[in-house]
Amino acid sequence: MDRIDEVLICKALGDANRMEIVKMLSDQEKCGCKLLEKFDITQPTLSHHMKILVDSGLVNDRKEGKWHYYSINTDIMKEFCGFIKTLCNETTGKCCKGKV
Amino acid sequence: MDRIDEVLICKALGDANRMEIVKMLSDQEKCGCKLLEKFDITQPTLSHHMKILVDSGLVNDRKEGKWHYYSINTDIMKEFCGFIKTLCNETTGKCCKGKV
DNA sequence: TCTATACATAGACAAATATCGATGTGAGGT
DNA sequence: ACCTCACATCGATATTTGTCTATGTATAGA
Repeated sequence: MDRIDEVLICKALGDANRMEIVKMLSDQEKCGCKLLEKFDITQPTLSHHMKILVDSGLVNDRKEGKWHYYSINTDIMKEFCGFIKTLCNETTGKCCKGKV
Repeated sequence: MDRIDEVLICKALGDANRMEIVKMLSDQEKCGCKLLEKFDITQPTLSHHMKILVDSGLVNDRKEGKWHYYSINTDIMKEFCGFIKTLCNETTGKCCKGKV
């Protein structure tokens, strides 16, 4: 079953521009050209970053006419969130204030 | 206030060896030489990885005699966990099954 | 059919990174 | 004092990565 690749996801989030993109998408779905406006990078560079984000599974790519609409893949993000939670299990406390 | 650097943390976790180290530490505190046994890398390489993990804030370094005991910094990991949760907020559902 | 827009691909390049061997340091033990 | 063990530091190097320019592709509108 297609489990998430945690390392790939962390690599995807391990770049300041891509992190910012994900933060923007967590607010709302956005098209590529709209994202491009917010960054001081060229279109091919954005395209490169979006490919990495989509390949990691974190981001969905929905095509509509000329535009590509990007959004957070919530299921994957939830799985990743759950994984991070498992990393802070210790005897003196639990992540998420006791609720696992 | 010393907020976490999410990108730095993701970079730290964006390497297969370091991810494995963190998984091992999430189980229990371990010393460097014990960690070294489990990987096919040299001691300087492990030292390099541990520095990155400690610098990110995710891992504590406790010195005792000749040994360095590494462990998860649970507060930082919890903060990071909370941050990831904010990334999967969307209208049709919340991360952590509705409990934030 | 021509043009403009949105995005992808190819190739190049500089910077960052993961790794190594060699060596330094500090703490115990004999 | 010497040796050993655990770990850090210092270059060196090969690979990965972020970025660019140039160009290709697909869609929509005139």
